[in-house]
Amino acid sequence: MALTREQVVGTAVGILSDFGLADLSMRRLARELDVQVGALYWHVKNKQELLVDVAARLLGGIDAGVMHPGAPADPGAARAAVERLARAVRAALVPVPDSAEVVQLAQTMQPAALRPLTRLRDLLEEAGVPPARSAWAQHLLLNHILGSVAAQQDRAVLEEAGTERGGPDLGEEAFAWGVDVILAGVLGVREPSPRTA
Amino acid sequence: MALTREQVVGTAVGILSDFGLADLSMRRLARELDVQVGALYWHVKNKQELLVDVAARLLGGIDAGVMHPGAPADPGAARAAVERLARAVRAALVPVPDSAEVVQLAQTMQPAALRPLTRLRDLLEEAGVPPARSAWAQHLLLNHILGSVAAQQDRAVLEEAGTERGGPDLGEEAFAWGVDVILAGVLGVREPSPRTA
DNA sequence: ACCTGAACACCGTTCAAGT
DNA sequence: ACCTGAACACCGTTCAAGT
Repeated sequence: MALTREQVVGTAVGILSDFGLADLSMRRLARELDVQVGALYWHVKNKQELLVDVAARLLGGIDAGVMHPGAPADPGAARAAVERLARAVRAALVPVPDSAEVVQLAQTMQPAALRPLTRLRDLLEEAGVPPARSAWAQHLLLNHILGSVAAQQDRAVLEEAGTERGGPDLGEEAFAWGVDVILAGVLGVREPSPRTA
Repeated sequence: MALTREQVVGTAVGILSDFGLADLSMRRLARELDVQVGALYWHVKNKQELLVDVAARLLGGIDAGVMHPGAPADPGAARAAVERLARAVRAALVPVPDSAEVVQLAQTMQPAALRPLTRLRDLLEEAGVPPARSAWAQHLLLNHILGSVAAQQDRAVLEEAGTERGGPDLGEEAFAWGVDVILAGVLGVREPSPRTA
């Protein structure tokens, strides 16, 4: 049977997950698929385009319940939804090495391809961010998410290599704190959200 | 005369500034210095170590007046100092392609080598961030700075390539807004700083 | 101490030619 | 339509050997 683009992307995600971006070469990918390198270029324009698809698939598994598009909710609920979605994005990326780098590349090359991230901007507007600022707020939040993911992964790699460089833990707790700080700065201090009150 | 490490780093900064990270290869660097590739490895352990030095030099030019270590100032002044230093870091990186990537690499590999960034953390503490949170706040701010630099550079590159993808401007204004949002979230809303009042 | 020459094991991309 | 074979122009790193 003929190779498909989905197969190519899927195998790329596999290599990335198991070995990291340094090992995700077109040649390695071809070897894994039992084809010659040139074959890949029939299914994909170049490596960058492939990585955009990889990023989209990494974020594609985010639960529909977390995205929950629908009737515009009240600001308090939207703010909670932003927090949930931010956590979901982080959770999807943390287990995949170098995923932050790949997502950043995709976000610059084809932002529309990453639905959960455009959804983040929509939710921010629903939560009360003026449209003129929502793209800025989205970037602020995304930089925090990706930076947090990268920091945690680098830390794990350095520890594995025996390079114990102390430093504070930058895990889930720091992440949640950062989201709170950003939303407090953007939306004002948190008020007890009147959940369906 | 024998090659020096300073020469190697200086030439690397030059290539990065003029052509970007993709063109900064050990072989290209050797060519520019009129030596064989192997010669570089007497002065530098490997490429990563070289890039740490490159990052340090990029930030090394930041004015001492902006860093201004000295007697612990009052919180309001320290907050203003954070804002100035953040702007100075951004200004140092913006003209150098891919500098955000290089600084991020250096920050993970050898954070102590980037003095302006450790100074940022100190200033945040002076401004009132509890020590237990200062490293988190430093990261939050740094992710914003680097993300902002990268976004602006990518935008310039895409425009140069004719890929007009609209999107909002993420320049100085968005940057300043982000710094304000973060500091507001971390320190509370800005109060009219009593400058030497 | 400092550098050359040469090798090792890789890259991404292209493209005529095959089926 | 889909893939092979082979080339082009590169990489980072190592290391015996030279001076």
